[in-house]
Amino acid sequence: MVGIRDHEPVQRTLREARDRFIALWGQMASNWGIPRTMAEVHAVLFIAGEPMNTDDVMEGLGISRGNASMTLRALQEWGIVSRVHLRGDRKEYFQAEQDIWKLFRTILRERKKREIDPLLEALRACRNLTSTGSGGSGGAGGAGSRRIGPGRASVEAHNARIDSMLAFVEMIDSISQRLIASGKGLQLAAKLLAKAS
Amino acid sequence: MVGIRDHEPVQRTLREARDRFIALWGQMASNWGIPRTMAEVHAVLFIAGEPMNTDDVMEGLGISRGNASMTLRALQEWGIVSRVHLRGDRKEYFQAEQDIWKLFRTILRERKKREIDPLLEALRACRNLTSTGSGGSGGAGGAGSRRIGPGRASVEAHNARIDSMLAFVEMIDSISQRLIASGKGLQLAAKLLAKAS
DNA sequence: GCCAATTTTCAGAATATTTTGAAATAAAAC
DNA sequence: GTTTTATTTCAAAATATTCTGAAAATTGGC
Repeated sequence: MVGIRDHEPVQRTLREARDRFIALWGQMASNWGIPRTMAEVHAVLFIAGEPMNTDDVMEGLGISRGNASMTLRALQEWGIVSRVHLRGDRKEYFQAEQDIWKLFRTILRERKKREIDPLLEALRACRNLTSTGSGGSGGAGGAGSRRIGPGRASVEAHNARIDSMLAFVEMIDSISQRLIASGKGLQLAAKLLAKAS
Repeated sequence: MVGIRDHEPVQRTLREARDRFIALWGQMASNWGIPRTMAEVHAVLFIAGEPMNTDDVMEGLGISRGNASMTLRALQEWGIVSRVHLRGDRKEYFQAEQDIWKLFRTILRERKKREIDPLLEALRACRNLTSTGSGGSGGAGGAGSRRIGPGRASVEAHNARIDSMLAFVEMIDSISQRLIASGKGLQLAAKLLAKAS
């Protein structure tokens, strides 16, 4: 876009740096359960800094049109890439959020919604199967079950384990909520953690 | 182990709760880039609460001996499962860490070592390719490069993007370090975040 | 309405990951 | 040492995931 000649050493180095960044980002994402190509498309858009169309993305990464289309849609659903219309061009353009902190919060919000919330619900349901101490159903009925079976102790040990897991996930959930809400939540957290030896 | 008869309703419910927990844990792990079976084996050991041998794990999950062996080794390498020898038994037994916070810190330490640290190093190397402002190589040599090419502005915009990414990863790294070090770091963080509106 | 440009969809192909099982190795018993 | 039991290894098979490409659908211009 900006420069035509790419024998300029600066341009070649820039291209090399971009490619390295894209590869890095894709690698890291796939470590964390995000499809490599999805992260690479995001990286291309992020590092370009300006809107790109589907063909730019396709040739930038050497992927098919179908793949580019599906991946761009997924990125939009995640809320980290947005559509732009450029005047006088019929194609659609896409641009990535440039503010890393905003990006982080968006991803966190999405993962909480898709993963943490359902997990919490399921864990609570699981806990209710063997209710003791807290609320829940369990079996037949009223106060004091039929007989204290041989497994009574093991049920209580089991419940203690599930409860500690629940407490852990609830804490993660609560921290996520705060980070999602507060603009500079992470920086704040780091500062606070630093003070508290 | 504890109870022989499993027509006891309590025992059936307990089994059901265990199975649900195992499935949940496996599902969640695979969302976060950890092989499902690895998490399931960990879950079996965690929820059992007592040491189990390879055959117990195999039949508990319906996996092959080879798979159980490899997965148990991987869990040991992660440091979240340990080997025990039981008196009068020739088989090896395995047990999972029961303290969730300890478990969390162990996993965090390992992921930092395997993923964050290499990422940081690579990002810094990438940044050095296009050095401006900070240190680094770049090209030929002395002060003031040959000519200010057409891409000068785009290089600086690129550097700004990489720098913000670097700052972000450095913050994640620093927070991880603190959480790994401090016993109750997460609870602390949550409390602090709660106070700071 | 039509036409051309662009985007989406999805069955099948390509790729990557995980699992098996049996042979090889190791460890304990004697 | 031999025998028996337990564990590890790894090539091949099974499974799961991701990608392609061309047909179908959509969109914008007129």
